[in-house]
Amino acid sequence: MTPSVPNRETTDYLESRIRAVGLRPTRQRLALAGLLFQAGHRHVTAEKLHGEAMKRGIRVSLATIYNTLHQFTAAGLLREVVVDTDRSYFDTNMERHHHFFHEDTGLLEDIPSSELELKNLPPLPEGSEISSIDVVIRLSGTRKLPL
Amino acid sequence: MTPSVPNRETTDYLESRIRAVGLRPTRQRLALAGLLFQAGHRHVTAEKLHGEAMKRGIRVSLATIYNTLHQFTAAGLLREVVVDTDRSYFDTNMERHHHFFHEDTGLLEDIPSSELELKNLPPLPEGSEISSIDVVIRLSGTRKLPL
DNA sequence: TCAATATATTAGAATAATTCTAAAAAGGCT
DNA sequence: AGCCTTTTTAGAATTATTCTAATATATTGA
Repeated sequence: MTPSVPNRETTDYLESRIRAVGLRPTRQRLALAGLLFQAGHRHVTAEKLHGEAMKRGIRVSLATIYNTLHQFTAAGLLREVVVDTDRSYFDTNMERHHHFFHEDTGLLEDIPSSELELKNLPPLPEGSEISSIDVVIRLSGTRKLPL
Repeated sequence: MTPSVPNRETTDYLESRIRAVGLRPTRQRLALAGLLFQAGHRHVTAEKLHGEAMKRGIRVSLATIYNTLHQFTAAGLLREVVVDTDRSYFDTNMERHHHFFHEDTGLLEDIPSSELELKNLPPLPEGSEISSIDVVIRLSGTRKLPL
């Protein structure tokens, strides 16, 4: 049946996810959701996502990339990870987890939550509550083989 | 003797710290070191430090603030803490420790290292080594009294 | 102490990521 | 279809930071 319609199911899935958070499934948002959510967990910057979209012939302005990343974040589809003062990173993995950050390449990588635990959390300052706990293990490259 | 020379000892201390890392103890660097290192541990942004300097009548350009913060960081007198994409924070506490970040006020606060521990660090990706481990507990304000 | 040399400071221009603006386009409802 | 709302967008604006190249200050050695 309708053998020439590609990825119907997938598109429906993206559309419903977008609708579910109260946003209109526009061409741009569907395309970006495709890039973000169809290939496992990802870490993107605005510029990189824009580049990818261009490469695939999706016409989206950079302003829309920023709008969409922020709307998705506000909607709980993405989370922002602060690791670099120059660039914002967005993570599609919403489970509780932490990150490796390769300082030389700018690559950001998930650490599965199970592997790392925090012990002995200190008492919080009066009148505040935890919004999130972010652990970043910064890595520097090392030559592969000893000199 | 020389009763009217104020803080001789302190100034000497700052001067020797600056010299010790191979920098010339200029008027600006001495003044900034004074603000940074004479009142316990601090967290500053370039803009805030510049504001403080102005308030005390120290004439320093913002460019010099940036130069100095980076030189002090490279020299191991300061450490940069990445908690905000919009602003760089510098911490005068060089011991191993982590941070509370008050998202509403932008206040950054040390967590003494002893209180918080990390268990079960994951294996590192091949060919990398740890440059630092940064833990940030982000806090949101709460009304002081329950409604 | 003073000149010669190296290093610092600075104003202002330049840069780069991000946000804003307001006008045109697309989505959704009846 | 037609109307109203939400989106997209180009380009201007903003903001933190860096760069530039000209001037000033620190250091060294005679």
